[in-house]
Amino acid sequence: MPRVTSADVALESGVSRTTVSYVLNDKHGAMISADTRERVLAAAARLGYSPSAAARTLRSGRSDLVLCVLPNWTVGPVLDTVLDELTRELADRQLSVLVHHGRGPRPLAELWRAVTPRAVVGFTEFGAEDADAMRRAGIQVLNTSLDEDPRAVFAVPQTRVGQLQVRHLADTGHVHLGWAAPVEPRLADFAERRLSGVRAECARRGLAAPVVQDVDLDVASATAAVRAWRSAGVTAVAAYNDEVALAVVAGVRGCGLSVPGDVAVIGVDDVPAARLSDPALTTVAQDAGVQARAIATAVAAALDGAPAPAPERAEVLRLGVRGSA
Amino acid sequence: MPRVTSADVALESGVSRTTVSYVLNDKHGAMISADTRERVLAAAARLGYSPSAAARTLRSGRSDLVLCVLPNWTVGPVLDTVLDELTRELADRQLSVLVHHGRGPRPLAELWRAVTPRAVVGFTEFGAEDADAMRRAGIQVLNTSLDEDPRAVFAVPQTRVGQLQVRHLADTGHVHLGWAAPVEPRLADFAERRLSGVRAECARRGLAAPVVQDVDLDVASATAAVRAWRSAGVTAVAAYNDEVALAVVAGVRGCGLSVPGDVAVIGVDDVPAARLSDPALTTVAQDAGVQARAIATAVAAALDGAPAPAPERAEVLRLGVRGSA
DNA sequence: CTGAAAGCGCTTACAG
DNA sequence: CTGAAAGCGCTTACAG
Repeated sequence: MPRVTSADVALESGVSRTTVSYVLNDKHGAMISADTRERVLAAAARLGYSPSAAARTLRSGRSDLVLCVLPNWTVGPVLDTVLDELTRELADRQLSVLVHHGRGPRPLAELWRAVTPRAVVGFTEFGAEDADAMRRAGIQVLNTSLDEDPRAVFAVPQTRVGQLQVRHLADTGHVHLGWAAPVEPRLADFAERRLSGVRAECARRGLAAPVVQDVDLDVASATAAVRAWRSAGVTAVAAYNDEVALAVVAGVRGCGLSVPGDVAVIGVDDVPAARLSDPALTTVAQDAGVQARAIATAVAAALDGAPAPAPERAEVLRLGVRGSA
Repeated sequence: MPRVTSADVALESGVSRTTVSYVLNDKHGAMISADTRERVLAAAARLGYSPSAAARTLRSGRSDLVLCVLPNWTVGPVLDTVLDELTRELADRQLSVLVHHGRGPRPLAELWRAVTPRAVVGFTEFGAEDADAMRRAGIQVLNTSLDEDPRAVFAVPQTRVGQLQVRHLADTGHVHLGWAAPVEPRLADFAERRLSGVRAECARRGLAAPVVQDVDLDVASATAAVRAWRSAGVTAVAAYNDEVALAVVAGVRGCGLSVPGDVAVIGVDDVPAARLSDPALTTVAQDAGVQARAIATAVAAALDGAPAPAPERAEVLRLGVRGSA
């Protein structure tokens, strides 16, 4: 079945394509007779006409799309919420958000060329050549960064996450700290930042360097790690995130010990399960709403040609003290 | 800065736009002299040329995009994995997957018109008019459904999820069952199916109808629900999903009772936290990999004009028996 | 108030 | 082996 074009609508309603375009885009509204307008609208509906965005984009040189490029690992609840919020925020500005999962085998270039977005928001680092090529094509390129980076429009200070964990643990009297690393290699970038924050804060406070153990998401792995920490004199563990923290809690139990008496545990993210574990997990929460609004504001500013307002970066993080530490 | 076009490349390398197109698309490869080819490639690189997909799509009438439309609530780990896998699977066929979160305020029509995808995969029901309009525009429309639906390319049998939960609970001797409903209204569609499966299986086995309680993701709410179940004589609870199940476990603890001795609990999804809770959660796992491959196959088949092969639908579900029931 | 015409950037028969 | 030309569907000055 052939595509219905504006020419078909023009023919059907007995006017020119110009008039069809004017009516359908509400342009020069008053200058089209009500009668003509009716006729065009009716014809369009009858024919089931829908304009080709490819043609429209080609003509006008811009689309209404914002492309979010995600890292190649599973999103997780925080980023998930950020994307939902962002979609809502940008919809107010007539912009549609599209998300690409993982950079996969296909080069990023093919993707942004294929959608010609107004802006690309990177939740993962992409190459300088990619960024340059996009800018050359008139696309706004925004970066969300893992940490304080002057070029980033928004940064969750990952080192600060680690710092906050240590602060709480130290304030509650612990001096021998452990750090629970995730096994998934794709998390390495994040893990590194958080760990370096933990290290730095330990050093600043004159504590011993944290004892790092890999912790897989099962009881056996966690139990082994806890045994190792115990024999190193560790009394409190900061975990990469809540899931890992939950594993550590299970490991402590697996050793016949208890949280926080024998080993205190602190996570990151404040996932729903954190509230529900026994004991409830003390954790560093990230405010997804604040992140989403900051990014939305930055995107809007970039599109308006205005400089991005620097958001208060620290505000995103909040320590939630519960039973585990 | 003006866009670099193929005409610029042609000028720079002293050939026609035709030749540029042939070289860049590896068309008629052998028929272009190696020398010319070099020159064009060099010029393109020097100028930083990247073809306009809008023009290309307009010309050829097709893009390489597959659009996935998600429901307007947070994705969750299973769908998340499905999307990652799908992206990988379809990349092999030169297709890029784009995801739209939530249907939001902007009409779906604007979105698919703006990207002119080859196929749209709906993980949420969309209106018949939308579907028709897309088909008219030559887009393959695929539906993932909540349950057995002959028009859907893939269905996770949600009623079967409930059935499996009841089967296990009944087999382990329980006759008075409870069902833990999620509070989030946007989950209603899913919840309804799962509950109806639970109801049906209870009826089939001659058990009393399940006692339904709303359970929010906090201890207080869950504790109240558990109290209500206890006074109704319930000894086992099937939960909407693992998160709700974890809440129920916390609620049982909140009542000073124990799992599974006083109340058995079974969830759905097999999230990582399920393995780590105390006791570990018995749950109905959904195999995201199987789902992703089935959908990828269906998309590929639709694009080839072949009828979608009906996947074995039951295979996706697997009962994982652990400590909680 | 409405129409004829140009042009966005690309690809692909069709000629050489 | 390479080029001139048409056309994908749309919008928008520019004429009437």
